[in-house]
Amino acid sequence: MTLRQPEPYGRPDKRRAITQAARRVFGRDGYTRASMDAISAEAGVSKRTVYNHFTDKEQLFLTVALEGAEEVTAAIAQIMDRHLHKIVDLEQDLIDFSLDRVAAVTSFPDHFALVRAIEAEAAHIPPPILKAWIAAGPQTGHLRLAPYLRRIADRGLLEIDDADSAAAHLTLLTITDVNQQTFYGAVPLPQEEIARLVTRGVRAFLRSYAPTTP
Amino acid sequence: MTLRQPEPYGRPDKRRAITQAARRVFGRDGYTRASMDAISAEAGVSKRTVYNHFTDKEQLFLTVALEGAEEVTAAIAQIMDRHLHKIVDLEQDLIDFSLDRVAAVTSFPDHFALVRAIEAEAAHIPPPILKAWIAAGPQTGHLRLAPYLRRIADRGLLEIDDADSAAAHLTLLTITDVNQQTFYGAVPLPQEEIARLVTRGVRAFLRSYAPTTP
DNA sequence: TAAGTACTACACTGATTAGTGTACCTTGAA
DNA sequence: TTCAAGGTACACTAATCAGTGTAGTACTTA
Repeated sequence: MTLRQPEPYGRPDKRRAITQAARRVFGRDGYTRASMDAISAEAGVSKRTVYNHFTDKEQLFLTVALEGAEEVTAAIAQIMDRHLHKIVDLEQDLIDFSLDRVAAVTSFPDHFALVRAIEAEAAHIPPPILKAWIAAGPQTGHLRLAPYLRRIADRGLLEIDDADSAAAHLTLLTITDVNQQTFYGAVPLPQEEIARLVTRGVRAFLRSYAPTTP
Repeated sequence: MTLRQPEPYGRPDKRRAITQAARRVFGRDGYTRASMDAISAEAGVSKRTVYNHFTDKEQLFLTVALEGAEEVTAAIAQIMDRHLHKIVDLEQDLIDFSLDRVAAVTSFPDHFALVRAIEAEAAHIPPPILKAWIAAGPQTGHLRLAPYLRRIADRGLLEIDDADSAAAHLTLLTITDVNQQTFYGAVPLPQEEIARLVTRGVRAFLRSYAPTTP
């Protein structure tokens, strides 16, 4: 099994229609429940065309997962830049950043439904593929956040020993908390409750990483 | 669909064999992949007997999930009592507590594999049932931890405003961090790495909730 | 016009699976 | 001994689904 179909094949619009549909259906139904018939129907494409573009159900799933991860990573990178480039009020900026980051989950519902599916399938996914997925998605999140925190710390607004840990902790205290409670958006949570969780998470983070002003 | 089979039916040893086997098979294969034939075979029981005890695949799954959650909750309660009743060295005690709590995940591999399955199915599980699951499992974890932290704070070893938040944060910074990286134990992580994650999580928690000693 | 590429419609295979029906066996209590 | 509850073995239905094969169509390029 290869990670990606290397040579381009077929009409790009068809390929796109297939991956879009696959994302929706995989997300809605999960890997096993999702049927190739449903995907081809949703894509408005013959089932044969699906199999001409992708050798396998498995390969289609992984392609969609990795491409989606890249899209989301790009979106999150933008959010980081928007909120963490110029810091005005650190607490408020971190809260706004985290709220936007949480909102990204709901604005890519298909992808994050798919993330749930991957986590469920973790034990059935070959380790190298799983590694590729982690590298493309979750990990890059931390890796990109860390330098921002480092820079903020260099300006004396935070006291950070290990920027990677700090990035992980900020993520855990905000996004992960919300994601756990909403099952990645599957269970709705009122916006004010989300804001409450994020705010208390950011405050805890700041208490932990604020510079000791003597 | 009812939450539990109310009236007892059949020989308890058979019922037990079925739920044990179901836990293993659901955990190993996930809900959809797991077949009732496989479960009955694993239980050493006729398939008909399975259907005499449980009306449905779905009902069997939910029964197993809820019963497992209760077992794990009981085990975690013991761990809390062991480590958080008498505090000697707060940091060390919290680290030991968290490591034991992480170890509980690996010592109930079938159940936590099943937890992954539930999280994947979250969108397909009727909300009241999902609520029952959350109440039986994850939530009780926080609810039970909070009073311990409250008591420690009352002794002046922590400065806690909202004990529930503090419990959530401690959990996030330790167990959740490890669980995310290991996919609930599906991907192995060396013990020393686990210890590193937990230690840095506890330290961050303490920096955040340590009393300000003027 | 000829050839090649991509897509479609559709039938089909082979395998798996949830759930049922039934006839028969085992065991313990009355 | 009799009876009834619970278990077993096994055959069976109806449905679903991954993946293939094929004959034909549309569009592009030489």
